[in-house]
Amino acid sequence: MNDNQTLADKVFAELTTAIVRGELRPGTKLSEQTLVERYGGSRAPMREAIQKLEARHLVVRIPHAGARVVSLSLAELRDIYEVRLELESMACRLAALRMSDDEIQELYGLLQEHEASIAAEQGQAYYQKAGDLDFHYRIIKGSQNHRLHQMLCGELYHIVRMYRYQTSTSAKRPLQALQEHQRIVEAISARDAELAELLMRRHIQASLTNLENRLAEEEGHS
Amino acid sequence: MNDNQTLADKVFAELTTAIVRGELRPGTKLSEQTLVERYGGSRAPMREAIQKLEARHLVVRIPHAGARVVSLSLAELRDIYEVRLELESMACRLAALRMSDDEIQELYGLLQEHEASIAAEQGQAYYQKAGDLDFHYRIIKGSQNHRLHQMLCGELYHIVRMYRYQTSTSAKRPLQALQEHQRIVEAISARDAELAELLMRRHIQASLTNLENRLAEEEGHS
DNA sequence: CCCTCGATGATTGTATACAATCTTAGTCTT
DNA sequence: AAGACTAAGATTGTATACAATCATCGAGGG
Repeated sequence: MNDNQTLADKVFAELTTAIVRGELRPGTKLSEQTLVERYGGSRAPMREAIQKLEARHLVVRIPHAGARVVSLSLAELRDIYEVRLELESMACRLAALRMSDDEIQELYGLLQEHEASIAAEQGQAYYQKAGDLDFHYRIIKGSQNHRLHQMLCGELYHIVRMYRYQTSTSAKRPLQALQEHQRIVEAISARDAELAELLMRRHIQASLTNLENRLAEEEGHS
Repeated sequence: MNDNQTLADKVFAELTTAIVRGELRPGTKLSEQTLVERYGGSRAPMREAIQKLEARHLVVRIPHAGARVVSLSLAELRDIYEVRLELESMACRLAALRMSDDEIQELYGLLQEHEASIAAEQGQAYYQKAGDLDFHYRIIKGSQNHRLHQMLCGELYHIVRMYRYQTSTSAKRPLQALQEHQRIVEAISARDAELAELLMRRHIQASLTNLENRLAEEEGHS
């Protein structure tokens, strides 16, 4: 099981999760020698892993000076959230047009699971994590636009996870999110593309406005 | 002048232009050995250049099997155009909100140049190329969203150029494009973000519908 | 005749060695 | 004391050598 993928790929995967989980803090230097000592092998695969990380914007590489874990300013983060908002709203619109009826039924099933886990009051933490991600992921996939899927899940996803600001950790947020999800699925089911896009846009907007408030606050302080 | 950037970067730049210009046809195999013979140096920098190309989706790399110049199906191309349509419309909306008055004045200046070159009937070919690109580039930059700029100009731009289908090479197309550009700048100048977005969307839509027609036609034939 | 299998050659993945560049610490000058 | 220069160390970029994997082609069997 360790043979099909190359060493560079494995190190890349390890580093990716480490960075996204926050185990490697933004700004941490990743010298090739250090990686050799940590993961074994020689410099060549480590170098390749670093380059893969750079391709996904998880590290910043400066010629002759090495690579560091990406450290985003609030302004850069706002840029990313803006793009994500637009692309995911777009995905939702396309999903309303292109998802198969079966896929829509699966979405309903997912919502019922979430509803049950919230009612049992055991899934609040869960719902804000894996459950929410699963919902968004299925809609993105439902857009049937592979490049869009790639951009959202491959390029933006990691960064968004890395710098996840809880918009409001109030206890009733999971319920509200669920209701928003339900309306989105209803719009998709009705093949109402524009409504689906609008609802998704509103659903995500909270994170962006939160970020913009922090940004304004920061600029006020300086 | 050849020292500041690494050999890998130089080879990457060479290959990029070669691919975008069509000198390297889609599907062409890029073996590391071949690149060594063509550009000199050793395999390590060639390998790195190939990886950079992969990061921009200009080549596809299969483990243990090498890299080939990306070859897109019409469906994949449609996906890309869809995303580009959405992102560039978004950029235009943001530009209407964020461009400085000076930048808007420069846009007007650009339009006047274009108008003059079209009136002189010497710039038709030019206008469909550099002039058009310059206009779009300035608006993207005007969005003041660096990541958006990166995605449009860094990731999608090359592909779009590579597979550029002329939507209609009729003689009066340049004039129509100019008029559409003028309306877009007017909307931006009036800070009417939604109108600016709509106009840009329509302006680009032609390419996408053209592509969708070809796609439908192709599916009909099979 | 077609398919499967295996060996050879070519290509990629990895390891190691060397060269070029940057960083850091220390010294000297102003 | 502050700043600039220099030299040593460390790190990255490049070159070369070896190992692992894949593709091609031919032989053998069904």
